[in-house]
Amino acid sequence: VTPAGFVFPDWAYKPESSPGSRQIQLWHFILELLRKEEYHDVIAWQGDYGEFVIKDPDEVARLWGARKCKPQMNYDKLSRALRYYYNKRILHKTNGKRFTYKFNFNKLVLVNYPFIEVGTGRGIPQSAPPVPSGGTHFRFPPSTPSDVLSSSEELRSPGMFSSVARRMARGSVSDCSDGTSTNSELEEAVGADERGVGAERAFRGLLPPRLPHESLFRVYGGAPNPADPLSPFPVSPLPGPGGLLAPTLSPALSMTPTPHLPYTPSPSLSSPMMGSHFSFNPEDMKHYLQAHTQSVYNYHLSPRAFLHYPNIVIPQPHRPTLEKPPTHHLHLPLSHPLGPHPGGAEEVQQHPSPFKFKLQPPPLGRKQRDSGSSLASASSSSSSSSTSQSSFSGSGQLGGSGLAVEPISDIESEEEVEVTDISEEEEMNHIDEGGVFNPVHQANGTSSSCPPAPPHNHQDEDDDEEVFKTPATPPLGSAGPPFPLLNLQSEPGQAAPISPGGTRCIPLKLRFKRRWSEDQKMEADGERDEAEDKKVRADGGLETKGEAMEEAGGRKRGAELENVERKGVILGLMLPPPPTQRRASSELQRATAQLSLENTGC
DNA sequence: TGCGGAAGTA
DNA sequence: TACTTCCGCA
Repeated sequence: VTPAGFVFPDWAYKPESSPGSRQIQLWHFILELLRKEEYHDVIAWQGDYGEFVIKDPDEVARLWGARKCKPQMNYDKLSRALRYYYNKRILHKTNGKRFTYKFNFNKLVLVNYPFIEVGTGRGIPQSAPPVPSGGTHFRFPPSTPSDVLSSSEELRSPGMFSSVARRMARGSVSDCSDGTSTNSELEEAVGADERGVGAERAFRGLLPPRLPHESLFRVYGGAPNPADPLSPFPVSPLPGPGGLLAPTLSPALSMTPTPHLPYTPSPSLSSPMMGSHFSFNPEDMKHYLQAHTQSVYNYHLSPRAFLHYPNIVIPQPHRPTLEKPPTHHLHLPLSHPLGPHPGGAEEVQQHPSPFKFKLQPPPLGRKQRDSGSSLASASSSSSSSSTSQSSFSGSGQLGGSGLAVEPISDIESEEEVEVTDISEEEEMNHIDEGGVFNPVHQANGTSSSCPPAPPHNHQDEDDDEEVFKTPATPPLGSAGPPFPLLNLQSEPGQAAPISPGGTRCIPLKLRFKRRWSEDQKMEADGERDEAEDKKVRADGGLETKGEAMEEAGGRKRGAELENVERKGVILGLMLPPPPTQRRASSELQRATAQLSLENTGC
């Protein structure tokens, strides 16, 4: 449970899901097969980003059965398991295409496959899933906008691909003692010691032995260059400085290929993490961390995914957040010792949350849909076939309750997901209605702190919902490294856990004051950004979202970083995303004034 | 070929 | 929880 009391889906945490684990989950397994050339004839990426076709259902079933020691496995059963993922939004069926499914990458946890390679379409290595051809249109199911695949060892570092692949390979192999194992070759490649590694371990395993976290970070440093086969951000339709967002976020941004963008995925690699150039600079690291953090939250990644880095502020709603740096407040004092923050645990305990966050409610069942649930299906569901792929644009209405939305979003067509802005109020309502409440808010009493999410257009409401509901802080999973983010949750009103500099308990007054001044400064800086944002928004929601993000990332990076650096964690927590920036600012001021009177110290 | 309910399993 | 197994239905 996160400090805020939120809980991430189990599947996001389970170490057993790690490659090579006997407990591997089906989707992990599928990914493993997909990445292996040797299974190209059995299963392969095809079509849109994340879409894959099972060319030999029986074989896939057999492999799966072998892996799980279920000799009786067959495609019928396997497909049932896959269908089971529909509800979890991990997968969805590609309508009209036999044996074709599509990953909702954003839902997947990259933790165990931190470097999964997200490539691009046809003709590319199996390890590389088709990438959106460049459209910013998000086509993934509404529920998973940011589809980042978690499996990603390769994603992050193509250079490590081979070793990773080998590692991963073992995961594909069956460990059955009964000799059902089908891929001995894979097994050989795998070392017994490697089995059952946790996310952390997976990370490390993927990296050169001695590389510190920085090694991961630098991957993000480079600007993605679509033209460059080695581009770290092959998936990104909009090449640019925004490379930082790549690994985790890129998928989210540009999940779906769109015709209008001439972007050509790089065939061979695609590891977002593999930048055309690396940089270890703090900024990049920060960005990386930020992106990472965000992705963890946004995509419901396992907390383990968080790097052991203190003071990372988790941006609340991902997309918007990214766009607006100031909001993200990634505070990463480099000098800070890596590792969990002592205060983190405390925080967690301090905010036991009553809510438990789970994946969104499953999409409406066939029956429900058939019966013609008035809600979403009103428009076009009938025409579509059974799966969620049916094209809907019914995003128009966000159901009153967060839960209610689910079905709708589910129906939304990937192709034409209309983005609906979710206002803060709405979000809040969702949360409230959903029974989710951010303790922080409550505790604070200050509306300005930790705004749920900036309004942002999102294709998938589901995800958004999740994101919104998702608390800022990840749970301190047993498996996970301590959450650097924990302190993020600290509210201004309460004892400040830990400040960025490692300072504990800065007087509220002081903090606010500091923040205020910074805020104002930021506003000045942000002026330009805002203008840009507006422009971007005006251009058209989703369409430009990816672009906006990247652009923002690139152009604003400097300013952002500045702001980020200037801002303490606390500030980061409190500041809302840009659109709301001003508002937040004023609120802050108000709050500050109020608090200054009320609080005399910590 | 695909869906999804239901019960069962570990 | 994450399937596995079975099955009726479309």
